[in-house]
Amino acid sequence: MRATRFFLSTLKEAPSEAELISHKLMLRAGLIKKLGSGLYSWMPLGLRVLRKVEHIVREEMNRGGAVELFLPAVQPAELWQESGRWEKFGPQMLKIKDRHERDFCFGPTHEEVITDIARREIKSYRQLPVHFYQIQTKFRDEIRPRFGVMRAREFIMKDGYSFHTGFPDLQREYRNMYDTYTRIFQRLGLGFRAVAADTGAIGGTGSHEFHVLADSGEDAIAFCPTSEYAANVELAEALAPAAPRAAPSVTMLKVATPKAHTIEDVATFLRIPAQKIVKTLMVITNVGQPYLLLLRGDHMLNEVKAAKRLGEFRFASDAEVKQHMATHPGSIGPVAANVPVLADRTLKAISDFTCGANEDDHHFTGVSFGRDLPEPAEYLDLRNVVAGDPSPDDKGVLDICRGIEVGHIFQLRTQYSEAMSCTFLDEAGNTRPMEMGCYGIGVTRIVAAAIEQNHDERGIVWPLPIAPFQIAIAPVGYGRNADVKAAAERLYAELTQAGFEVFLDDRDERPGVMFADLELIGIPHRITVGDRSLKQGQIEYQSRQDTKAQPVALTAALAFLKSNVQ
RNA sequence: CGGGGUGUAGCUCAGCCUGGUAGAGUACUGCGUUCGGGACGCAGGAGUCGGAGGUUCGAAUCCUCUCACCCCGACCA
Repeated sequence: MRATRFFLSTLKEAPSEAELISHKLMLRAGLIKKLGSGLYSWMPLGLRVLRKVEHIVREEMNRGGAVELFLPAVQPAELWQESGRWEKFGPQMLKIKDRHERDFCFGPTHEEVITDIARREIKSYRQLPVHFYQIQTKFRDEIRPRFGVMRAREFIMKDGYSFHTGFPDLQREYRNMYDTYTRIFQRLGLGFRAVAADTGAIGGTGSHEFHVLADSGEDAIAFCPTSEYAANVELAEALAPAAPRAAPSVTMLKVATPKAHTIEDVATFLRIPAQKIVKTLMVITNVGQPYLLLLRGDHMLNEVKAAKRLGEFRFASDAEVKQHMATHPGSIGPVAANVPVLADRTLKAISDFTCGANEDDHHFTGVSFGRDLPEPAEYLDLRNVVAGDPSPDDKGVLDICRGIEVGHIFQLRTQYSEAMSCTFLDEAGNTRPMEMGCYGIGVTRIVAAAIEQNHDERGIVWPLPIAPFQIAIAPVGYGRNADVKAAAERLYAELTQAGFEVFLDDRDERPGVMFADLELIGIPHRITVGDRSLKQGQIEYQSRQDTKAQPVALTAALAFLKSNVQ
């Protein structure tokens, strides 16, 4: 491709809306243009990357035995009403009406449509198993789209759905997809980790997420450096404390803590560590039942874990806290509370703690369960694990890193097939619901994640498998030096002929401009053709990761690139 | 949903407080000089100052409404 025939739209300065480095670089390199909140146009350069990602995903899915199809983006409401998700999916689903006032949605996912196909098309165990997948545009009306295509409303996803006669075969396919995904992310050239995951709103049992590791990732991953254990923090179990509780050693006292309303305030004011404070959160379930949740001061509530016990819940408003506890949220505590109390099980091992006194600007110190207040109704795992916690597999100590979720595989079991009567006849002639698996990859998100993981101060550093071009040729003096032009053209023809994807910068720009652009857009290999080295029969080669160029004989250039570009 | 902020040229922003007829850098066009890390000079094109209404002789600037976008929060005990 020639620069003069292509379309580059690089920017020196990033638009002010971009915060995340990958978002800035995607805008500066001209990969994408924003159309509206969470809506992006893919420019020619970005599209080349996107297509490469799609290609790798497609090849490996096919290799794994899945078959591609293509489903409508717009889906009738009836299917979603049948599965019960028309209401349940909530405001994330973009609902639309046609001219006859009939309800549709722009598909946020495709379980309903694929299950409908399966139940119409598959009648016999002889047709199973089958795994359908597609690469499709989805729309999810995010509360707050951000980070460019990382969390956009419209995005491209590879979604696959498998159908089986029984659970063992679903498990086989699940492992097959685990391996397929591993191959996909390896081929994409990304640093990633597969982690055990919560199944979230889509439902089902077994589930793994695939994360591209990056400090800016939105998800926290708990992993054990000395074992295989890795899980999303949402799921990672905080083990019950091993040590028994020490006997109370001090008596309970009410102390004034003026204006100290956070754990940090109280810890600073009373000069005690946050571990000696118990924080009290008030939540309301969706049936209106209030609960107090107790956590050690330095721990964070894990809402996924809490929801397993409470069902859907929300935090109480200040007014509700006042109504039940007679004080504001910053001073509530479990002593003499008339609301049911659930405690994180870390508190089983704590005595002599500090907590809110249910009186404005006061806390109790020296509090112990069993003496100053009853034991909580239940001790549960309610908190996020933190670095240093024992690994749930008991083979070491957890550490925390951050990741960008780019893939997710689920065992859906029969949740959808039962709701939508997706059945088949087994060998004995019995009607049985199909076992289902579901497998997703965020194709557009992968592009952003790849940049997040591979960039430097000059721009993007594409992994070769997804680079928009493999080799850039930068002729210095293209328009005024016939030898340079001829050599660059010859090289361009030769390398293209050899099967490389070559970008010839024939814009006749000054070298600084060319180098800056080529580095910003991240082409992995660069050849500079200039008068100086050409006189000695040489060109210069520099990889995107090198700090300086090396001379290569013009006659040896093709062979050199053949052995270096891989 | 709550809080904060921003809308002025393709991009980055100044001007607004204190009302007086639209600016800079960059990008773009032309000419010339330059030519191995985002060149320089001269000339030029480009903005309904997000939109509507109001106050005023006069509004980018003040007031009201509205739209869009961005950031933070939704873990506060």
